[in-house]
Amino acid sequence: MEISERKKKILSAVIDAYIATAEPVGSKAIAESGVLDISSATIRNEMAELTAMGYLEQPHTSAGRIPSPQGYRLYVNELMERQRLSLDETEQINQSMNLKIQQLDKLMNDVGRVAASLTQYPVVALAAPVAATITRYDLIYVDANTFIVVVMLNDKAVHNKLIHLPFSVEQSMISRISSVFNTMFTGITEDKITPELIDSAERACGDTMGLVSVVSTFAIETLKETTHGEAVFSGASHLLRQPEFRDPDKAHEIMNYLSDSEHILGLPAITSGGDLEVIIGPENVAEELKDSSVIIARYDAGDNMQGLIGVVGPTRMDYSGVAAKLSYIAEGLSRLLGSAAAPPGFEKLQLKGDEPK
Amino acid sequence: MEISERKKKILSAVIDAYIATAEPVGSKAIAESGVLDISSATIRNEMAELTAMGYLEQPHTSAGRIPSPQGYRLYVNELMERQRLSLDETEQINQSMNLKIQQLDKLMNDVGRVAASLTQYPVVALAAPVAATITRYDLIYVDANTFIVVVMLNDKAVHNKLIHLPFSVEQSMISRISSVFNTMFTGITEDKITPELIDSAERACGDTMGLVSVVSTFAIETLKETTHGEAVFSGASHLLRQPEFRDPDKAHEIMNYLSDSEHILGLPAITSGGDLEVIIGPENVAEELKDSSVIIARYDAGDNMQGLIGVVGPTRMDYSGVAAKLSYIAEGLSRLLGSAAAPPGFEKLQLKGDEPK
DNA sequence: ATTAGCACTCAGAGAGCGAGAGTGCCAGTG
DNA sequence: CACTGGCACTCTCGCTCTCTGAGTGCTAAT
Repeated sequence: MEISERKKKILSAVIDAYIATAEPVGSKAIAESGVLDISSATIRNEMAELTAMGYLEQPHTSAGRIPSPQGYRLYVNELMERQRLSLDETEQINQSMNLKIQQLDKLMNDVGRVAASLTQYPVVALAAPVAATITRYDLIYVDANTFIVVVMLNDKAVHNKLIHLPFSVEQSMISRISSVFNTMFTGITEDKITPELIDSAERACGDTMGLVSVVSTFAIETLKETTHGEAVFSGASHLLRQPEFRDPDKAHEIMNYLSDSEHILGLPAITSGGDLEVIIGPENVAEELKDSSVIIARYDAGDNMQGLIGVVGPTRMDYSGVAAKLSYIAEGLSRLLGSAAAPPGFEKLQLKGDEPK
Repeated sequence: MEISERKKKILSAVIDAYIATAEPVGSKAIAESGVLDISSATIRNEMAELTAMGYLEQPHTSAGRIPSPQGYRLYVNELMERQRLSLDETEQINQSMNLKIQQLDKLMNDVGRVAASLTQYPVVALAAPVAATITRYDLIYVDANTFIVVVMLNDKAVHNKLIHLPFSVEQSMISRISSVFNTMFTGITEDKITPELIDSAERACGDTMGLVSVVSTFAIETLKETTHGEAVFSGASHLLRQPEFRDPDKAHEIMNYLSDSEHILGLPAITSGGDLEVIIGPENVAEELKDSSVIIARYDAGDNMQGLIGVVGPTRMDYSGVAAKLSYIAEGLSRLLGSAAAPPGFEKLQLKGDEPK
């Protein structure tokens, strides 16, 4: 059966009301809301049909209706009004982003926190796995037993590590190693750093003390970490405010699930690749999320890298509000990090006269 | 009235039982537990006196007793047996620590996670505020518009930042700035980096483009961050398994409180400085923690710096078990980071022959 | 096609009741 | 005199029962 325009309006009204109150919605409430000028009896009939069609559900005979996953799906795809953020809200987001995002390596953490406090839902954020490579090595000689390795990745993140040796090395050796790494170890992914490569690098710089091995281990670790992506989970406490998670066991289960970064890292696999995606209740593959919805926004992190930021909530979630906020945040991140934009650091350049403090 | 040896034994038994079951403890249960060879009636009398003395409380007339904060205090100070960890447990802790602790800047995060999963309670971890200074600057010239600033702090952490310029600079300028910073900006705390100092540094290197300002801003930011300390909160979900936090509102309140790093950073102020400290329920100054206990262990992070790691739970908490685990973790951290120990990086040195992968 | 009216259903709140755990006290005992 | 057994008393918890009211589905009228 084709779904009439009026049915859509009713479905929409039911969902809006249910999102707001978390209680089953009755025909009378819809009639009185004034969106449609028809009596409650007519609405009752329409609702009965919507139920038969699978868009609504009835917790029990004498209760109102609640939307089914299929109902939410229709709502998200067609009915939901693309909510516009108020000027206040965009301003607030901009501010938090500027304020919080200081260092790139803590970006995920901060983005998660900002998004959680804005949406009032728990948030997972991750940098999607990519084939990371190192574009540049610098070895800084500190003293005879100490040097710092600084590497720059293709995503422009800079990592470093202080290395202490149980023996002393000459500065010339350090710079020899540095140049060898810059020619032999740049632009390759982690799996390309083979023992053979390390061997030949050792021969190339005449290293018999395992220095090459130390540096390459750090390179491998760094690449591995970036390649796997990093996942964070923020704002767990917001979950407890949702009526559907007042059962501590339920809340515990889902929090536990989301705390495990393994699970979050698997998230990209289930997204189709769109900029904004909504996964409703049972559409989730994970058993633990069958009663929850996830809204995922994708952002461009430059150099073909993508990040994901997702909001988790009950199926009765403020889809339109969250979608709007999430899109805005993702856009902001893309602007900040994306390939088209200036690299990080640029926008925080303080020229003379701007008083730091 | 002086508290007799027998009363102490009874109190101890009550607390042990209450910690295990979370239910009020009756005289019969104590009598049957067999720790004392006296009848339940005698125990009843003793318990009545313990109640009068303020060590026990009665939820209502016909229920068993639960320990009062004062009772817990006595228990923690005198009665509690210093639990020893099994070999299995220490092994497990060692493993997780070695496995997880890769990079110093993510240390807090990882330590928190490990401790939370070991104790099965939520954990807060923080690096205590200290007067951080920078001991060394390195500026790496990448291209005409780009350079990397690498700074090493007195706690041996290394931070870096990639800086892009809207104009080009010469390599010689970069190295000039580097040497100026290494002479003028090392060994001083954040508040000593004044506009005047920056001015004179600019004159010293002939910088008219605000480069000095960019670098000093980064220095100030880094120092501020380290000086303030960093706080993390892990394992929130464990809270929900405690019967006393099955009320979602309560759980939400405390999670919220602990999520705010401001609150955690205030924690050191209330500790007296011992290695291990137990703060019981109402002894907490924060209203939100009046029903919870906190066990805090201090560890040496080298260079007069101290870190704190704390476990939060209901007043009915497994004090002895948590204390033992926490002490062990703190000791491990002290060994890893402490002034006496080799600096980080050392223990992960892989000499030739250790196959990376 | 829509609406007003009405009988019917059923979850949830509240009252009432009984069981059981635990207490306090007293009188008896070694 | 310290301890114990016994007993009456108290109070929470869980149970059932009832009642209320929101909401439905159907029917007859417009």
